[in-house]
Amino acid sequence: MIHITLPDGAVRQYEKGVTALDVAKSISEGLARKVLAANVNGQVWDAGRPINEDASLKLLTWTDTDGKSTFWHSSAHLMAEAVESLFPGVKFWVGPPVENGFYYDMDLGDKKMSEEDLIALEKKMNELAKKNSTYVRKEIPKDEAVRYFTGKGDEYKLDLLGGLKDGEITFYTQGNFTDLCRGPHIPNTSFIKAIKLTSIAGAYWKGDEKNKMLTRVYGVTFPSQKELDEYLQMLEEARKRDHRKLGKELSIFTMDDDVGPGLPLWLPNGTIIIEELEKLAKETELAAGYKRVVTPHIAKESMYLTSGHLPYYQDSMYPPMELEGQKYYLKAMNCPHHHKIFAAEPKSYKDLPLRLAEYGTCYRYEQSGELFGLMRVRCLHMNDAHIYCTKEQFYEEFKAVNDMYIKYFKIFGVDKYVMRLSLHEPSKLGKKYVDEPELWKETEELVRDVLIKTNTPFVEVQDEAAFYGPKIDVQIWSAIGREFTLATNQVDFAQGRRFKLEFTNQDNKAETPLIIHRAPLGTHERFIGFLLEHYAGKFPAWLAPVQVKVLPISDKFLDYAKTISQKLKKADIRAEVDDRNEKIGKKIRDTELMKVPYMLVVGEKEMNENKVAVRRQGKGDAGIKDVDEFLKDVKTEIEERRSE
RNA sequence: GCCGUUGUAGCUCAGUGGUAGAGCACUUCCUUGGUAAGGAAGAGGUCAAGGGUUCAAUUCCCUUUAACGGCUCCA
Repeated sequence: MIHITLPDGAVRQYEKGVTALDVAKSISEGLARKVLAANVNGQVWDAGRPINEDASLKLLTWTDTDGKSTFWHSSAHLMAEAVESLFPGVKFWVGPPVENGFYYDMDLGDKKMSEEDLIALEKKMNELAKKNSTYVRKEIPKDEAVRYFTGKGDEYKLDLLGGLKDGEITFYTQGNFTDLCRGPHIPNTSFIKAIKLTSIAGAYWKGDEKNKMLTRVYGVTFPSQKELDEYLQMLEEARKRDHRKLGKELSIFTMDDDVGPGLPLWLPNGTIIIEELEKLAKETELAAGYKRVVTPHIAKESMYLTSGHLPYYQDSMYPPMELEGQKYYLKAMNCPHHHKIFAAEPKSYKDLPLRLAEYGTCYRYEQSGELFGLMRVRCLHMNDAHIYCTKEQFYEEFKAVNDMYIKYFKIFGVDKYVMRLSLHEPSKLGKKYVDEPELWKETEELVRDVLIKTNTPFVEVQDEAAFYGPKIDVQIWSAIGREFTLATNQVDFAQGRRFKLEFTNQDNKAETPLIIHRAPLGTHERFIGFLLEHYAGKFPAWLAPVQVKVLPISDKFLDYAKTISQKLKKADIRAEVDDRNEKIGKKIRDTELMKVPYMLVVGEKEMNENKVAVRRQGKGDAGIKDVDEFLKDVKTEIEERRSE
């Protein structure tokens, strides 16, 4: 007999060789029908795999992340079985579960797969799922596994086998499909009730662009049709929030083929948002002791050689233009220009910390396939600043930047983000990163210290640092789930020396300052793209391109409407009158769709009493108000940058 | 940059080997209407660009370009 400890602490006795499924059955048949896999002593196991010693056991169902992953991993195998039957001779690479489903990478030889094939594959998968095939686990000696895949001429699986040792190789078979796989898998294919193959894409073998491109098929499956329908519904909702769609609907920005890819044109509505953001940044930075500077959009090659950017980033800078025998580059970053401002006049320790801020316009030649609405562009306006400080001042300065993030995030109600401490990868010193192992260690420690002392939750990621130092990135996700860095706070111990930046310290010695690069509001492009999705286009009053729309019931009240709008405009409120010859219902509908925060309906009643009927976007009628009272309330809401 | 898909009116999208259509938006007229679409008429397109096949190409083929879904990349 062995002892099985359940999550609630209960200990039960079973025969040696009991399976998680047996345990589930001993609790309830209903539970047993839902068990997908099990967590045995912290490892995810097949529900049908015998347990031979005392163990802690957690049964995993669809509601557990590991249960879901197992379900999708098994679905990938089911898809592979379907692909093999429709595309004989296909060779498979790997087919893992991902956040929303699974994929399988495959080499189709000279065959091609089209979107229509996905329909046929789904049909085949449904057929195969109904066969109720068990996923059978089998441990295989390495030489036998090698023989098996050599016989199949499958170089991909042989490559995988190369990294495995005897004793850790298992095969899983369901129906006619056998795969080298660590597992675990769900008990049988009948659990998979709803199948949707979502897309077909290319993916480099082992993620390396020098390698062959394999065909990747993405899919998602569910234990019931209802859940699939809900998922598709959710995708539909997400698409409505997509900043590219909203940006067009709300006339925020546009792209034009003649201007060029990744070069957004900001329409008047978008420009209002830009100006509001800059106003916020200026106020905040002024209060935090920053000084504003302005720098050119281009600079000579020599400066980027000094900074060290050119060797690292030449490929993603616009190619140089030649003038008077000199090469000039469009700037891809503002730091070198700012360093030159630091260097323009001799500095004493009394001048530090020096904080130079600029909403700098940068150009980056991003790869064509990487462009994505406003989130990834080739022309960007960065909420940039560089802080030059002593080692002693570093902690306070770095912390102050972090505090500034938090202050901003509060204003915007940003709460779904992850702080990422991005560290260097020691093996890439001298290549991707400046070769200063000691400084890396030291500054990474400093930054981690700030996060820990301020109780900021964060994750650490290797090999994500800038070439000149570690950084803290704020990661966010777009409506359709793509990850982006929204804001960044970086340490730079390299450029100060490269530019020979110096200040005279208290001992009258020359010292190199530490530099902090920071962009709490990221770039206008990415930030506004993010805000569009974050607010689903419903900007708070202070950001809304039109803050108040006055809607006269009919032409008779047009003059009164204009009087009100004039009054609001005088108080710096962005007000407009809907003077179209339309019924009030139509005017309201159109204004609602444009997501204007306040509508003022005015007719006979309001005109006679010098009042307005207030309507709040998305919330409907908000009652009659005195004109002056409304003005005062809205003005306060705007000035306080309230979210509601 | 790589793999795949797509490109028709300002927007969303039908359609066809015999030189194009809807809804919304726009213009004009009628209507002056009280909280999410009043009615009528009109205007609007080198069917992404270039080349090829064909008596004839928006439609089929090739190239280019752009967007989209991924991969790679992201100071």
